[in-house]
Amino acid sequence: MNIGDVARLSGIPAKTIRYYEDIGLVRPLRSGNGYRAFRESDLHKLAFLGRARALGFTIEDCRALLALYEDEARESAQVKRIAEDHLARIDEKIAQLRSMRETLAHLVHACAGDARPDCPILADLGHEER
Amino acid sequence: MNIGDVARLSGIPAKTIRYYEDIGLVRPLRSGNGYRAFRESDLHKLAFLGRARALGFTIEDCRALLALYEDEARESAQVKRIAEDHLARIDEKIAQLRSMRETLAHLVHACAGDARPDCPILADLGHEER
DNA sequence: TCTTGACCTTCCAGTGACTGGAACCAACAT
DNA sequence: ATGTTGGTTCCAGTCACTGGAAGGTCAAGA
Repeated sequence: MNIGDVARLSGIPAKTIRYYEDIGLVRPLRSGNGYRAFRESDLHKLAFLGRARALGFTIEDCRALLALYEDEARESAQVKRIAEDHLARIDEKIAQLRSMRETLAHLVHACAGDARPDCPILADLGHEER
Repeated sequence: MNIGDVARLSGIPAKTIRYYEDIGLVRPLRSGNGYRAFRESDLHKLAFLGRARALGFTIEDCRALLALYEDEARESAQVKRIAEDHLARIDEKIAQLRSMRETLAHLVHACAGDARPDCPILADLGHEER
């Protein structure tokens, strides 16, 4: 399979697949013409990567997960720890965004949004006592 | 005021303040010795930027907000639109993170996290029908 | 046979918003 | 005189791609 085929099948852009090869996440063979020659196993790996990335795992997490995936002697505890850490990071981010969202929503609600210059959003950012 | 003073007062790292000057967000004067000389107004701007960044506005949003802040003839509608767009982006991100969180939480919950190799997290990523 | 177009290759640069570090100059206390 | 702390510039790295240039390969049609 050429890169275009795996790109279509895995949903990962060809450019990204080349990048994944660059950083050693996949190691496709090469045909005589210099084209990358992907095996089924490469496609499978890329699909794995696509799903892991969709869950927000970092590339380094993906590398670790892929290694565990291929390690018969893994302990599920290793996998779980990676996932739990990631879950914690996600929760942190959500909390942060929610706090931003709340403040921002209040400000937006308080702003008339008309042709006059008075604006509680700017007043807050400028920290003038309203 | 030297950069260290404004850094302390605004809570923004000196490195970041230099970066903000680089991209034209602040324009401090210069003393004879080559040191940046910050006025009260520069400090005020930096504090504004710090709060806007804390709300997650992009640097370009900050630039626009700062310009509006200093524009007597602004219309609050201009400010509100920027804030509303940003709010929408935040909501999108939260939704995305929540969806990740949900999937991930299920997988983590299903994983024994012991010494055995069987792992529903990897099974899901590998897309084997469990 | 020639050409067109789709596909592939490598390499370089840019994204956003900083951050780290090297190498050096200035100010001040001891 | 020396040491510490602060300032300066400039270059490179982060993360995970993404865009684009310049060129090689292949199959189909005129």
